[in-house]
Amino acid sequence: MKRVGATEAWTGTADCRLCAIRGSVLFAGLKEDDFERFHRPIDQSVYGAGATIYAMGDPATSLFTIRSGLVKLTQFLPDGTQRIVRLLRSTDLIGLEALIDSEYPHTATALQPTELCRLPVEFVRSLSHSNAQLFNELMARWHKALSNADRWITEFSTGSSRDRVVRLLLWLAEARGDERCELFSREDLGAVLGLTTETASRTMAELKRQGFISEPRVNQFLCDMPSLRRLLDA
Amino acid sequence: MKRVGATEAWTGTADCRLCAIRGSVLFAGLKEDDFERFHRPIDQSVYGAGATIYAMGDPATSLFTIRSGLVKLTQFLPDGTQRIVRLLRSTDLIGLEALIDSEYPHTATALQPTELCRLPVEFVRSLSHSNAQLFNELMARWHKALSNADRWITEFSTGSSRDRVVRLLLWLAEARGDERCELFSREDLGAVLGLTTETASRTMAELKRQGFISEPRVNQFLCDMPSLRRLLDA
DNA sequence: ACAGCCTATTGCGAATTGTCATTTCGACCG
DNA sequence: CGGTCGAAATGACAATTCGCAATAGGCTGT
Repeated sequence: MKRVGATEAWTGTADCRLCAIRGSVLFAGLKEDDFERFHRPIDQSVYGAGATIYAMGDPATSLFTIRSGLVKLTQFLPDGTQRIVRLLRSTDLIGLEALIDSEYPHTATALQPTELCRLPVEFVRSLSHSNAQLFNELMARWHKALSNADRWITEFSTGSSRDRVVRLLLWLAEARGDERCELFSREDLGAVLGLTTETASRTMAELKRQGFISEPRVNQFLCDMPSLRRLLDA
Repeated sequence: MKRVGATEAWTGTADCRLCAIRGSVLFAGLKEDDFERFHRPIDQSVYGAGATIYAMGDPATSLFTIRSGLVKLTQFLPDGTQRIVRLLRSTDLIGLEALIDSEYPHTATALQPTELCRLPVEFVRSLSHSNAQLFNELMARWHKALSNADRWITEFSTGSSRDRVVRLLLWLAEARGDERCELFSREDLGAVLGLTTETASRTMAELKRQGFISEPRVNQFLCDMPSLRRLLDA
């Protein structure tokens, strides 16, 4: 396991009123007045690829908004096998579970250099009681997480290895809005799809040979979206 | 597909104040006063085994509390494959998504004769804005649904067919609190675990032969819990 | 009791995936 | 530039799962 850049660094306190992605984050619905009530500042930090944001079992004290980057949430079974249950990106929220659980149920790891804003759980909890907008936004976040999880089950855990890989490629590319997708290691690919590293590797290599995807830069793939979609019907 | 008893019948209006499972349902936190504000009565109905409660794509108008029985939520892929993404029981809530989506994202089907209370979505929505208890309860429900979904991914969609079947048996028995579990068809078993009907059947038959489970009554299994747990370590 | 129907079980060959070892490739470092 | 390291790709073989077909078993209605 490569640990290059497995670091965390505090990069200052955020001014939410000036946030570049404010329209898309949890606090989107808050008004200027609400921000006045922030007594404690919101910490911002950067995590290098491979850095652990929190580990399963850690006391759940914060939620995090992803400003940029890519984060995986991993869950472990008693026998040691692990499975990536979510991939999260800019404007997504991680650690929602902290609102209910006292410990994080997953391990959160940065897959790319990632900027986060740290939101203390008590802060979000109290604010949600007094602010209907935030309440609705939270509900929407739960809903999104749940429908993603459902998708994980039906799309990434069902069918042949090729189908799973193709569905993931399409999902990644669609989420970006173009034909490209930043990919991660074959090991993580396997952990997302419930396949071994070797099967993940073979499947990717096969798709490359057949011309469905190309790799202009390392770990950046170009997808022939229409052809890939057609693969799923057959 | 057997459709015996695929029926729905209205069985009256509920008086939540006298509800036998009131301590465990969504409205657990409501006070006597709150119930006074119910203008419209809450409908109760019974669904026979195999009956559809709602279908994917239907306008999402209601949430349902399960008073008794067993319900599956199924999701479909464009190519026709389907996967059961949740199993729900007494005191569980189905159709939470109606609070956000305008259409149900799953098909809900009764696996056993099932009694439901129907809660109009507008009713829950407005009540949740004025009642902090209900709000918290809703949040807890989202959380529970999500952690169940995560479990579905790591436990029921990962590993060998035998491991998956064993994990499901243990889960069903633990949820009941004893060593028994009411099971359903092999087809549904496969759809929960992402396996074919045949593989599900073979695995169950094998576990029976090896003495890990017995079937005193049709579709009711007795599990040798300690031995089953040991199987998962090996 | 018998026919009809549906589900569960089982056999068997094919296809897929896992497992382990080896080779290739690319990045980084001295 | 050669050497080193880790990840990706690949080969070879084993194990698992699938897919299809046949059989067995249970329940229903006549």
